[in-house]
Amino acid sequence: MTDTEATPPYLQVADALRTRIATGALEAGARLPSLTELSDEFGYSGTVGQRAYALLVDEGLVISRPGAGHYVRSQAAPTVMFRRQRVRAGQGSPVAQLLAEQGVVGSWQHESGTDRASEAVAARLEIPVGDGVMHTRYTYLANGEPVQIAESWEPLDITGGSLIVLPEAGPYAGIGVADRMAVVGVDVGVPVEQVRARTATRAEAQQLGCAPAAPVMAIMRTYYDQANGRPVETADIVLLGSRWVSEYGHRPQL
Amino acid sequence: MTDTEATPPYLQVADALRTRIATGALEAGARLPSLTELSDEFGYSGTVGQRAYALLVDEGLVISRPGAGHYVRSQAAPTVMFRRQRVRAGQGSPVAQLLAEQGVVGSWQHESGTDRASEAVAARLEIPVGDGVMHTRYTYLANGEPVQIAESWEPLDITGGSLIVLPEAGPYAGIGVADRMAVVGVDVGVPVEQVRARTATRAEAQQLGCAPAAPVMAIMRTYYDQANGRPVETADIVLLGSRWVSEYGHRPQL
DNA sequence: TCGAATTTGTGCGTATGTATC
DNA sequence: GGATACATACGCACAAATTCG
Repeated sequence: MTDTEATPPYLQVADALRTRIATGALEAGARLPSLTELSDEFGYSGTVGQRAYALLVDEGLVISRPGAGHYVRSQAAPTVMFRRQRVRAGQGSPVAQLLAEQGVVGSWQHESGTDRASEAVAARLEIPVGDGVMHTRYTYLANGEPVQIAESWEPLDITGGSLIVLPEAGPYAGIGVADRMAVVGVDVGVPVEQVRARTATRAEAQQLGCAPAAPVMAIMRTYYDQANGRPVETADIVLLGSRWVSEYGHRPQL
Repeated sequence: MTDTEATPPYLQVADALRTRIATGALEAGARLPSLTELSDEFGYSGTVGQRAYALLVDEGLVISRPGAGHYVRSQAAPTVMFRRQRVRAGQGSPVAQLLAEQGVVGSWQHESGTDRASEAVAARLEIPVGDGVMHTRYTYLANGEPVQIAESWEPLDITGGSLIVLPEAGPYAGIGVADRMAVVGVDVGVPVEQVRARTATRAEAQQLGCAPAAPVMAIMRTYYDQANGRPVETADIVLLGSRWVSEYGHRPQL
């Protein structure tokens, strides 16, 4: 018996620091106690505080600067909101609209190119493996900081003969999938989205500038042609969990 | 100058192990190198490998068994799927229906009680602070393992005079919000959900039996009365990120 | 059944490189 | 440029758990 399950000191220290941050006793950017201060306060050696900080750094709550100290990471909370209602036509991409509404300077980078459908993409677009697709990578920035990365695929035989073949070039640049498809007479309606929460991969963490194990929201989105039910675009979207909230559905309109 | 931003050794080691897992070189359940083996292979002390493993454990990729070693966690990820279409009436709670479809033995625990609306709950239900609410906590289990926890609030003045006042007692136990509201003549339609990804709190991790920093999907759900637009139920739902995918929308029906 | 070897978990002291003043 | 404070990494030691002969 006697399985008291004593929590180790380094977890107690980490908890104490975590609550100080959560309660606001330590604001964003504030300097946390140094390791020697921690060891004085809690009575343990420096290693205990060291491990506690390692945990908080991995969780993304704290930033450590060698030689300087540990600092509360600016959470920059969920200021931005990701809605999924139908956007107004002719106002730019949905993300850009959204960012503008929030008073944020939004911009994005992209690169497009034709590619052959991999097994996964072919299954999602319901086309044969190896068929031509238009592949585009996006990186969205808010006030210069990357907040969202996306990768999209469209079957070439839908847009291939049109000016919109390149999603982000020509007269139809940056207007979003729904509007672009409307140009070729395709009504895409509301997409199907599968949402899951996971930790960022190392590559994503580097692109998004977040902690190596920061939680992200991974959305698999597919647009369908309302007329014949065919998939016309599918995308993998990765959002920084700390900065985005995705809203689905809307209140009944009276 | 010289801001080379060298990645710390423990991240390099963690990265190497991560790719070994991702590429399938190490299958699920396989044993990972011991700390002494790691220190031999990479040339760093055991502390480096220790911290690398700590990261992978927090990410949920690895399980550590003291005295035995580190093992690749069986991902078994997308076994369960969380859809959000309208469920069939009279078939039990949506979650129970879903689990049954997947061939999983589902069960749930709950406890209800009246409470006074906190500031946050009052705002979400659009009632005065301190008004009476029915507060229920749920824990859903799949094959005995907890996979989802939820907390819901309903204004008492909607269901107060009815048999359904206790969500999980009496003749209307376990039938889900939509059906229960239908009993008192309220059509709730499709709820509004706000999804975000974050790490589990310590309490949640204990309830869900997951790693202390495991990614979870936190959903804020609110049902509205279709007739007058009033909120009739709001809930905080926490899903284990590794086991649930939430789907929104549906393909066009031809 | 028991004991030895291995392995992880945890904490200590210390050397080293870096940042700050 | 020098002194101080700081984080990082390392080697080591002990405890607890597991495995295996």
